[in-house]
Amino acid sequence: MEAISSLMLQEGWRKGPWTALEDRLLTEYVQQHGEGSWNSVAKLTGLRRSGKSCRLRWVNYLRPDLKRGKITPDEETVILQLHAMLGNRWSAIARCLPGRTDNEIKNYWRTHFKKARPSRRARAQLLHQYQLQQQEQRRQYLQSLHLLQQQQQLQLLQQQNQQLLMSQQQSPPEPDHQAVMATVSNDSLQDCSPASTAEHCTLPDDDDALLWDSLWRLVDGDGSSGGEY
DNA sequence: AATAAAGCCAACCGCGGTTCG
DNA sequence: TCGAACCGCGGTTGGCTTTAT
Repeated sequence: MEAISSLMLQEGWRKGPWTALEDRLLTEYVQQHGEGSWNSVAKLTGLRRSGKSCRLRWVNYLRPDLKRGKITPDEETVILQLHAMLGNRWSAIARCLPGRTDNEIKNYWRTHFKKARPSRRARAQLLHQYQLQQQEQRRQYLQSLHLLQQQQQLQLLQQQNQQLLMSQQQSPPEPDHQAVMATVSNDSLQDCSPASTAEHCTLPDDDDALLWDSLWRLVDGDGSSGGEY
């Protein structure tokens, strides 16, 4: 029974901008009962708003200790410093700025300091640029790996040839020079060609967040990206 | 003057932590 | 101990206002 009436209430919740009457009802409720028990606001005042909505309205708009007006340069400095230390912990930042809400600070940060998301076209260009750079880095890495392997195999061959010569001086020669050469198979090198490996190294399309995070670091060139998107 | 783009902010949503019966 | 209710937080959205073309 309780569940049913609760469900009916939920279906009747009002959403969207608050009216002056709703503000007044909520303010009166808080004056009488104090903050908290937000879910009982609807029951006691007849306000058709969820507890969550009531709390948000009170905290962000109706609270008497709220400071109205623009963020001052001093406050901006505090926001910047605290954000550098705390990251996106808006409520923690807001506690250090009396009269300002987490929502207000969050909005201020996003409009003033957050990197603007580039257009679709610009993003595509950046992505292409990023992929080309990744490909080139892999190519250079594999090339150096290839050279290293060749040097090692050359050394091995030289050692084996020396051993062979020494043993030939001591005993009759055996026809396994070719067998030694065969141990140096090109197969072991084939997979290292840049063209073939580039395919295996392509980035997963769905790992967008990670990709963009890397991309911003690349574009910024400082690695200090917040990676917020 | 019209309209598209950007700025701004209030409000909503989803999730995780805490409290309580 | 467990599950439901409550609360708070950060991220996102929608719509109004302002600015640029």
